[in-house]
Amino acid sequence: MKRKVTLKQIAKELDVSISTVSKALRNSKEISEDTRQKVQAFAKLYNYRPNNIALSLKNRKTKTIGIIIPEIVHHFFSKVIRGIELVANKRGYNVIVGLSNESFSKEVINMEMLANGSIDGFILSISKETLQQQDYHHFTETINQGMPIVMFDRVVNEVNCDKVIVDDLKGSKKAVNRLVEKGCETIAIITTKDYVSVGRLRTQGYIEALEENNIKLKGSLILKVDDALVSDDDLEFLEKDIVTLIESNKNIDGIFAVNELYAITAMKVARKLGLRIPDDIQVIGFTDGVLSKHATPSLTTVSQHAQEMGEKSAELLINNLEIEEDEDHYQTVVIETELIERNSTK
Amino acid sequence: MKRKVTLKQIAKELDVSISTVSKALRNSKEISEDTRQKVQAFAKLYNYRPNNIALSLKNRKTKTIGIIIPEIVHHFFSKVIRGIELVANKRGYNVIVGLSNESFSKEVINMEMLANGSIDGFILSISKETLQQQDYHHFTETINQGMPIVMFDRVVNEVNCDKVIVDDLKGSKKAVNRLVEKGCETIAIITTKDYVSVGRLRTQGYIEALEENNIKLKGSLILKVDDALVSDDDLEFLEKDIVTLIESNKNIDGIFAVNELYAITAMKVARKLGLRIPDDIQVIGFTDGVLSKHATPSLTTVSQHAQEMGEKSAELLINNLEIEEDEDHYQTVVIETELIERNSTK
DNA sequence: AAAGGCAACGCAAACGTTTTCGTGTTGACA
DNA sequence: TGTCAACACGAAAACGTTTGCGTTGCCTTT
Repeated sequence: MKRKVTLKQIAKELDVSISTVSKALRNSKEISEDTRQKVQAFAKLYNYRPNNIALSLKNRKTKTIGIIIPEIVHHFFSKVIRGIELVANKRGYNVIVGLSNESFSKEVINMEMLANGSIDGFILSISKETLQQQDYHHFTETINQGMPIVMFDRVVNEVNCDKVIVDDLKGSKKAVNRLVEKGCETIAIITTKDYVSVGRLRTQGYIEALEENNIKLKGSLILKVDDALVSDDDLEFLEKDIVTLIESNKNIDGIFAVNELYAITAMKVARKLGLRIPDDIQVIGFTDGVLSKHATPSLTTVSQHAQEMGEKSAELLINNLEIEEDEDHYQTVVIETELIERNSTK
Repeated sequence: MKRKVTLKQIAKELDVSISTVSKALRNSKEISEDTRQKVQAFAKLYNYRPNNIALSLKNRKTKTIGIIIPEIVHHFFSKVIRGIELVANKRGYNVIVGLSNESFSKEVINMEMLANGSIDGFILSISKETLQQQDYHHFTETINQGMPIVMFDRVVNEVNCDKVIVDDLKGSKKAVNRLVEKGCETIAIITTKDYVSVGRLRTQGYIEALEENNIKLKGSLILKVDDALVSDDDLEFLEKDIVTLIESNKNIDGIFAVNELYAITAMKVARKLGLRIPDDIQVIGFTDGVLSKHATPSLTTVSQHAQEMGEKSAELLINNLEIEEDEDHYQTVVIETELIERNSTK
């Protein structure tokens, strides 16, 4: 087992000083052609690579980005990570990920773990618990210490930083409008409680779209799911709620769901109730997932371009890191949504 | 903006030496009660946190695990990451992820980027291209330099290290046996080319299960998909192949697919050809994904316990890192599969 | 009063780099 | 022969820690 070789060892072996070795390897013209060649040959032979940690300490930057997300087993988030990793790697950065698991304390702990020198900046999406508690001190403190943050998707006005969001309002208006175009007259929405900003915005888009189409809003058509009760493994409550929704509004002919799982579940429930899709009820979801693509019928959906969000977030952060003259002039980038039509609409 | 405070600054402020500060903070009994309190109070006030990079350099360990996987937008891999992150965090480690994107060179580059001091050890799953080229020098060299590796799922005999695998052979035998029990007599398999070890093993399990049930093996029932041609977005080739498979073997009444996507696609194609599931054809897949759970009909599947694989991998690696006396005695942990019955079988 | 002991603290090395600033040697030139 | 520049290299500081050991000053002991 040959351990990693250091400058010191090379220096000792070649009987020169450490600084000579360092300079020789970096092609400094202070060093004679002779010794340079000798050092480089030796370094190559022993496969010398500078120690990243030492470099980080010296340069006071790690070339590493910290990602904090609520959940990784999730298509949207993993696609965002892919996007981040793509441009990060291209620009010489690594990514280190922490999962908050939708918990406030885990979010705080994870950030503290990374904020002490391990990374140069954060890209994150806020956990639900944090959104509920509205406690954002860990974000502001981090920023105050000079560590930049880029928030994506789940953002919050109280924190002043770069943000990358989806145009949730416009996206859901697009979806509802399409349902109207396709002939729907009684359109329900399955959404989340309002503290999740994206849920609130999508609901608002639904409402505005109805108004613009002169369709009267009806409270019983709005199903706000308590997602504390709904996990990937336990859809019972969700299904019951949807059954109630459909049965108490027999004339529903369109459903807009703020995420993939709700949409798929709605289709499943509808079918169980003897309704055909898209003939009796048309359904549109909101998200990027695989479920939509491979469901039967495949689901018409509002794509969020998750990977692009990741890419953009990484670009924002790295630009911020590498260009000094920013003077906390933060921007919010809006990623346009795209309506992908499949077979759950006519 | 108040930058992070260092020992040196505290020392200067309190007019003591750096070492006194350090010792005071670590409750050394060399330091008087008085100064200790003073220092600790000051440190608390300024929210002092030791710099991780400096600690890493000093201790020659980073408390960070490097993960290299072929793809992150994939339920299996993201679940493994979740498992890794869970135990890593519990034991005070961070995880840094690199994506090989199934490419040999990206795998090598990513590993080199991390191997120079950034991490203490690797947990990885080999890219397809690497498996094809059978070039494993980057693994062996890394291990030779004293950096431990744990491989999971896609492993290789040529490299001597800890491994965590699924019992692919047994798992697929379970699946095929179940199909036989449920009355299937003509069972097809949809699998991958043999260089993917898990594909090969699952195919072998299929073959052995048929033998044990005295069912004659028929070459035309084995569909080896060239997954270079199949992406999540382009299932055309796959569908055509499956159409051919079913049409040239009209009596097929059971299909075993080595992954979720193949299984779902098989169901879709079968339905298009007018076959009912599970009445005419029963289908079992292999994997952990969401597709199986939410498909219609939901898919009976061999669960790999991906998260458990991640947890086990992390435990192996960290144990290896923290217990010195290992003496390259590597182990291979086999995670048992579990057959989850849903509605694609009778 | 001298010796010893202990409490409380500082020095310096070490981890592996990069880089600034010497310093010694050579050769050229007046 | 003396001066000076160019050349080639080394010493040391710095990044932020931890820690073994040396160094004070004071108190106890005989």
